[in-house]
Amino acid sequence: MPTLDEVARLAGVSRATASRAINGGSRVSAKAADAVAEAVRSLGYTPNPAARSLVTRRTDSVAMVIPEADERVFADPFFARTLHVVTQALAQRDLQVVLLIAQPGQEMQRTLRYLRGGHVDGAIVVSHHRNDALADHLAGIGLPASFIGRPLAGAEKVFYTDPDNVAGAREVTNILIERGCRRVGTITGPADMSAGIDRAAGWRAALDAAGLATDALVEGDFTEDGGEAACEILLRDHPDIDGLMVASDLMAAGALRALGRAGRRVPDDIAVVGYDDLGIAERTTPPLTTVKNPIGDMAREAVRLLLSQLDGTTTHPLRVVFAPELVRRTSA
Amino acid sequence: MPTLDEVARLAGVSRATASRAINGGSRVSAKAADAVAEAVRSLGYTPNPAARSLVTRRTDSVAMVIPEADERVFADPFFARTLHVVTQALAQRDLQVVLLIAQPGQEMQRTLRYLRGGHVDGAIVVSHHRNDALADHLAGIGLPASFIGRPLAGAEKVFYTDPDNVAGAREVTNILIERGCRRVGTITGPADMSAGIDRAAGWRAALDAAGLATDALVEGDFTEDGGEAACEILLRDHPDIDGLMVASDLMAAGALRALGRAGRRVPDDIAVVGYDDLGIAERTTPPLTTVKNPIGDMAREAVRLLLSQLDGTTTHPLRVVFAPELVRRTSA
DNA sequence: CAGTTTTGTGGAAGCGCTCCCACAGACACA
DNA sequence: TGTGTCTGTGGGAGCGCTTCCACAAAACTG
Repeated sequence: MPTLDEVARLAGVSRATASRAINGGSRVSAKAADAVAEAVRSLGYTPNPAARSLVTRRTDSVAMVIPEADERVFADPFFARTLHVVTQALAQRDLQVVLLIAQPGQEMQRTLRYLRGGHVDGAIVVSHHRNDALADHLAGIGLPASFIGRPLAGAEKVFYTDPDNVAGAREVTNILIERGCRRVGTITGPADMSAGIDRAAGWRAALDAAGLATDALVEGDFTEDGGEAACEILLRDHPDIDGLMVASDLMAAGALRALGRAGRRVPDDIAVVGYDDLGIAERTTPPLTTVKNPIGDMAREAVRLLLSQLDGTTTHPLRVVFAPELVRRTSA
Repeated sequence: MPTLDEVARLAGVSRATASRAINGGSRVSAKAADAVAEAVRSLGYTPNPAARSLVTRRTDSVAMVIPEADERVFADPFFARTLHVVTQALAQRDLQVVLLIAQPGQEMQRTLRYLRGGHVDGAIVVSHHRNDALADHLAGIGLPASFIGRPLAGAEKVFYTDPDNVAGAREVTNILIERGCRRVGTITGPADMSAGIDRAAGWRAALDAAGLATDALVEGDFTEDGGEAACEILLRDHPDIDGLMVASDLMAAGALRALGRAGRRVPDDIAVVGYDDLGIAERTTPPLTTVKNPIGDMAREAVRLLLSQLDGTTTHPLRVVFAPELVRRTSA
């Protein structure tokens, strides 16, 4: 492996000049810059990242932390989209993404050790739960971090972006109410995630405002099978429901299966709305009326928030909340 | 951030002794080891990975390279399982996995630069295509690498594990022949991947041996939608087929949808077999007769092959081929 | 044209760590 | 008592890079 020294020697300049030429090139004559570039090419030189980060105290890489079981990570399009956008946005600054998938427990300990160890310059956290306490941990470590989705614990200490889940759920539930549903159930997300709690709160707010009952609630887990199972429980305990607000499209797809098996026609017997609009909602039968979860925008914004920390521009925790947008299809 | 120097000072030993105590601890007295451990604890010391790898010339991390579009990576359970097993196996040696998802083009250039740059000690490559030429590139770089699935180009230069796809496809096609199918079609994988080519070869071998025609072939892309589309073409061009060998269960699931829409009963009108058995095969209607793709074993073996390179145990490229195993369900 | 600023350059320090090597002391054996 | 082995220790070099600083030369000032 060629070193900077060899490049400098071949180019006929000092190591300092070669280094300057390679990084940005300010305060370097055109002649020297050319000579260095030529030497780099002919030697096939690549800077040693360890040596570089030893002195710069940067690693030029950022962790994307997903505290979930890998089955779920790979089954939910949410993560694919988010990872894609984050990777793209960071690539523009030549930052490499290191994906850390770790469910609570021993793996999480490894992950925290990794984050504390200085392997990365910062972290983007997504799909966090109350118990993982990642906001507290990261704030404790002092690692620049940016959360996608409001953390339930320690939110005041960290930067985050969040969709206005309460408003979104309220509005989409109102669609059900306006079309005449009088017995509206919900399948919520996990109660240890802000998206789960907030969407349930929005559903409740809409029903309260309309003077309707809010007892037909079953907790789901943001998986398709979980949605199906929750729907069965709902049908058993509340056979009279004529409207259903499901906290994610993936769960709604499962719920539609259960409704189909139970012989309920959608939307005639029961109107259904979902949440997310990440592609699945278009492909279910019938296609889902849902709320757009602007994860592309959120991911981009989360990257921006992280970069502002890395650049030292912003020091005080910022939050950015995105307004919901309804998408009407035929399920309600 | 505390340094080794501070740890050593607090423990009352030299930096050399502290370093020895932290790494393994051979040739260190129990007293010194305890003092260092206590100092590490009280200071919350973590070794600086950059400084360490500058001298050890190791990074203790390994790349998992997936040259695919991220949609496909996240839609196919194959990757989730593989990543899971690889991560677990490497964690036992305290090696961190860095996931690199890069489709051909500019992203791939970035990825190769990253691999060349010495960021990782080795690479596990999965789902490679002929055109990405990863085997040649990695052999050229001289980076220890281990492929899951035989590379189409440069296979002689690298370590790899491979299922015996030809044998597997032949045997599962024989199931169709034995149950009386006389017009057997196939939906293949991509023609630029060994799994695509070999499974088609096995299908052809079985039909040739039985003296049956081998013209009902349509190329698929290992996605569910691709399988559905391919099946429609097959039904249009060869409406008389009574048997279908699909090169992956995911594509077979798509094919079943198309068959259902065309009013063909499975297995009565047309018997169908798949490939992989990664969970999907159990959940289709009807459940698929398929071939088990031992990706857990393959991934573990690939890690072993990689570690043998990192340890310097083996220098000459090795290959490990896994025998197929039929799984009979009701689709054929 | 002397004085000032700007530009380009190289010497050298130092980032935090591992590991080679020399060495002191403990112990064993003849 | 001398010789040899083994154990534990610390000094110090050096991994490859960036960056501070001093300095010379060139380019501007009035």
